[in-house]
Amino acid sequence: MGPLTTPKKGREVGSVDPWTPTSNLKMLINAAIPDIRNREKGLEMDADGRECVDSAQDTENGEESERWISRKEKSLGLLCRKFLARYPDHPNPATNNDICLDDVATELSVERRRIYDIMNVLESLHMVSRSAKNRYAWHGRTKLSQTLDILKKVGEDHKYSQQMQQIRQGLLEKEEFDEEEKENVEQEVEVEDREQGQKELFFVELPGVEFKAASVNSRKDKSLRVMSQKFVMLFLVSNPRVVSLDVAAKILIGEDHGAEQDKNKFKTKVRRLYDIANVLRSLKLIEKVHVTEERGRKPAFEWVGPELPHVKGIGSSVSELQRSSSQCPPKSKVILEPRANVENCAKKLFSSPGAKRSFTRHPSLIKMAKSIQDDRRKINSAPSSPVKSSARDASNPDFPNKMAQLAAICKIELDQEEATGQGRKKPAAVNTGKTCGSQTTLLSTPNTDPSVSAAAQRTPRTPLAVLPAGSVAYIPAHCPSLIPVLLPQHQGGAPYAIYLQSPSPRPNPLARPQPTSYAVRSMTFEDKTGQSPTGQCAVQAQSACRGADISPLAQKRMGSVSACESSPPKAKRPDNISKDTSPKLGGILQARLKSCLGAPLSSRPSSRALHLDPEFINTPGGAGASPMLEQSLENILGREDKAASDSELVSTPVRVVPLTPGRITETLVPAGYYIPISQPGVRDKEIQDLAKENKASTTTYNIYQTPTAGSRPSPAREITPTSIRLLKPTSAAASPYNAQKAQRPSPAILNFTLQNLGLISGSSPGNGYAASQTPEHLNTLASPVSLQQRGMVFIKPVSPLPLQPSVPGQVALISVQQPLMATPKGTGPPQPSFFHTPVPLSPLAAVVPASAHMTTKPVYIPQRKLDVSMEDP
DNA sequence: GTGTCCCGCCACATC
DNA sequence: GATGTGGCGGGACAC
Repeated sequence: MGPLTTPKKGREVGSVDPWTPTSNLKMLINAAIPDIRNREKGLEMDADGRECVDSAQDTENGEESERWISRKEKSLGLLCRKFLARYPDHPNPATNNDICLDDVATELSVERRRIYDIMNVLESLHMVSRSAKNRYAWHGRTKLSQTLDILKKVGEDHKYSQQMQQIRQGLLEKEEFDEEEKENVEQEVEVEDREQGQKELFFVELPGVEFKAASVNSRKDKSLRVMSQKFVMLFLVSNPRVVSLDVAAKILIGEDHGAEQDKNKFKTKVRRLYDIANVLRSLKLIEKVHVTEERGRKPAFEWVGPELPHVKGIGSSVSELQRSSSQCPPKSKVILEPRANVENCAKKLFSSPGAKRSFTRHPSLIKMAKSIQDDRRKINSAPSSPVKSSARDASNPDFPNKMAQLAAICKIELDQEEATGQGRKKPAAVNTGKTCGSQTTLLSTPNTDPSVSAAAQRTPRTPLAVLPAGSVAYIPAHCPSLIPVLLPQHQGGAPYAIYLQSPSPRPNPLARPQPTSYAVRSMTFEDKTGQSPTGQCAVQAQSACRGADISPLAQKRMGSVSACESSPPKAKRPDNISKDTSPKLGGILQARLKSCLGAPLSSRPSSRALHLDPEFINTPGGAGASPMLEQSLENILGREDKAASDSELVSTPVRVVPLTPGRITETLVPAGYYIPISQPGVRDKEIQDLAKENKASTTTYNIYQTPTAGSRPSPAREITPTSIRLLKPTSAAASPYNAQKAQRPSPAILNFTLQNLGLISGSSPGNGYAASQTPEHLNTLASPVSLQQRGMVFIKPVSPLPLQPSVPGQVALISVQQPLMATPKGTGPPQPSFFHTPVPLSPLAAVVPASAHMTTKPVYIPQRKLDVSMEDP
C-alpha cells in the first residue's frame, strides 16, 4: 500500500476542472441530487437498518462524483451510511468480517483519516474491533445491545445524569447547586476511578471484543472512542434522552484532565461531538433535534436507538436479556469498568443466589437507583422463583426487618382477603403486568414484575415508577424520606399522585439538606436537582403520555420536573394554581389522618420542593377524577372541615390536582401533594399553556427535529423538560417549619389507611414512560403499561431528609387498588404479576383502622421483590 | 451570525 | 525512518 499519510485532497482541482470525465458526471449527479436525497431519505426511514444497500450502490456508482456535489454529500454521516451498507447488521461469525481500511477508503473514495473517525465511533460501540494494523473486524449490531447496557451502567456509575443536570441548571439559571452534594458525587467518582486504575480516559470494552492490536489499548489518545462512549452514556442515562451539545461538551471537557473549559476547547469538543453524532445518526441511534432555551435554539440529539433490555418493554426485555446472556462470555473484560462489566454480565444471567447485591450506601441515590435497576434486570431475567428471595435475604441482613412491616401490612389485607374471598391472587407471570382493574392490593419490593420494570425502567433512576400497579415498593432505609404512594384511580375518576411527607423525622427542620437528600431526589427523579432546602413545589402533570417511545412531551414533563426541582425557593412561582393553594385543608386532613393513624403525619416542616417523577405524571386515567378525589377528601375531612379549611390554619400545604385531563381541582391535603397524572394525548393544550406560564421560570427545550442537518424539513417538536407545572409552596406560611408533629406514621400505614378511608381508590399506577400509551392500550390488561391506568399517590417529604439507614421497614411506595371500584377503562380480569406470599399480621395492623371503608383486599408479597439488599462494601 | 463539519496538518505510536 | 493513527482546529459551507 502506498503512503497512507493524509492525502492531499484533489477536490478543488476536480471540482473546477471542466475537462475531466468526473466533472461531467458531477454535473449529472448534481442534476440527480433530489432523487439521490429522496432515495436516501427513504433509506433512512427504513426501519430494519438495511437502508444502506442502495447507498452502497451509490457508493459504487457515483461516490466519487458525490465528492463534489455538496458539502452534505461528503458528510461523515453519509460516509458512515455507505460504510455500514457494506456490512450486515448481524454478520455471520463464521465468515470473514475483516475490514481493510485501505480498501474501504479506496472504495468509498475518502481519506483514511475519515475512516478512522468512523471506525473509532463504531469501535466505541463494539460494532467493530481492531484486529490488526489497518484491519478491523466487523461485528455489526450483534453486540450493540450488550454494549449499550454496559455503557449505561458505566454512565450511571459516573453519574453523568447528575452532571448533566448540574450543567443544565448552571446553564439555565445559574442556580447554586448543593456544593456539598456535588462534591460528594465528584469525590465518589474520583474514588471509583482511582480504584479502577484510571481516572479520565477509559474505554469500556465488551467481553469478547478485545483489541488484539497491542497498541490499541495502550494509546492514550483514543479520545474519540472514549468520547463517543461517553456521549452515548449521556443519552443512556439522560432522561429525557435528549442531550445538547453544550451539555455533552461541558461534561466531556470537565473530565478531560480538568482542562479549562475555554472556548477553544469547547469548540473542539463540539466539533468532535458532531463527528460522533454523525456516525451515531447513521447508526440510527440518535437523531438531531434542537432545544430551544431561553438563550435560543441549541443543537441537541435525541436517542432513538434501541432501548436497553431493562428499559424496553418486558417482552423484548426478557428476550434481549437472555440473548445478551448467551452472548456474555465467561470472562468479562472491561477496562476501567471491570465491576460494571462483571455485574453487567451477571445481570444478564439469571440471578443466582450468590449474585452480588448492589444497593449502594453512597449518599447519592443515583447508586441506589442503579442498584435498583440492576435488581430489576436480574429479576426481569430471572424466573419467578421464590428461592432467589431467600438468597437475597441471606445477603441482606436488613432485609428481614424491612420486610417485616410490609409483611405485616400484607398480612392484614391477606387476612381480609381470605375473610371476604374477594381477593384474587396474581400468579407470577413474567410478562403480565396486567394489573389494571385488579382489586388486589399488593405489597412488593421494587423489582418484582418485569412488566413493571419495563414500564418503569424507561426512567431507570426513578425506581418508584417501576413498581407494578397495586404494589408497595420497599425502599431501603437509605431514602426513608421518599415515600411515594400510588393512588389508585378513583372510580370513574382520574388518577392522582400525592406527595406526603415522609414519616422520617428531621431533627432540624431548618437544617440544610444533607447530601443524602440529593440521593433522594436522584432516586426519585431522573434529573438531578439543586434546589435549596427550602424550595418546595408540587408538580402538576401537564401532559399525557404520548407513546411507546419517550415522547418529547414526556421528556418535556420530565425536564420540567427536574427544573422544578432545581428551582430554588427564589424561583418564581410557575403557576397560579399554587398561589391559591391553601395549607389549611392540608392541616385538616392531616389532623384527620392523624386521628386515624394515631400519629401526626408530619413532624417536620415542608421545606423542600417536591419532585414528581415524570413516570407518575403520565398515567392516563379517566376524566373527571378531580371531583372524585375531592369527594374522597371530603369523606375524610368532612365537608365542614373542607369548607372551613379556607379559614383554618394548617401546617402543611398540599395540592391536589387531577391526573387526568379536565379541570384541575385543587385541594389541600395534609403534608402532601396530589400530582396529576396526565392522560396520553390529552391536555396538550393545557400543557402548552402551562409550559408558557412556566417558561419564564423554567427552561424550555423546544426540540425541533432535524433528521438531516438542514437537508430535510423536520417537523418541529418541542421538548420542554421543565415545563411541568410546578406547584410551589403557596407561601412561606404555607410551608411552615412547624415541627409540631412529633412523628408520622409509616407511609405504608398511612397509605393503607388512606385507601381504606376511601381517599385512595383502586387503579393502576401510571408510568409516563410506558411505551405506546394510548387510551386503547391502557385498557389492555396484558400490557404492562396498563399500570398507567392507576393513579398514584406520592408520599414524599416536603423537606429533605438525611438518609436514615437505621430506619427499618420504610415502605416507600404503596399502590393500592380499590376493590369494588372498577377502573373505568380496566375491563379485563386482573392479571397476576407476582408470586404473592401471604405474610403474618404485624402489630402495624393494629394501627390501621379497620373502620370506614375498610375493604377487603388481598395482600400478596411478590417474592421476587424481596430481592433488595445493600451494595457490597 | 451561528451552526455544522470538512479538511488536512501534525504529533505521537508503532513497526 | 516509514508508516499508522488520530487529536486538533482553521475555515468553508449551510442555514
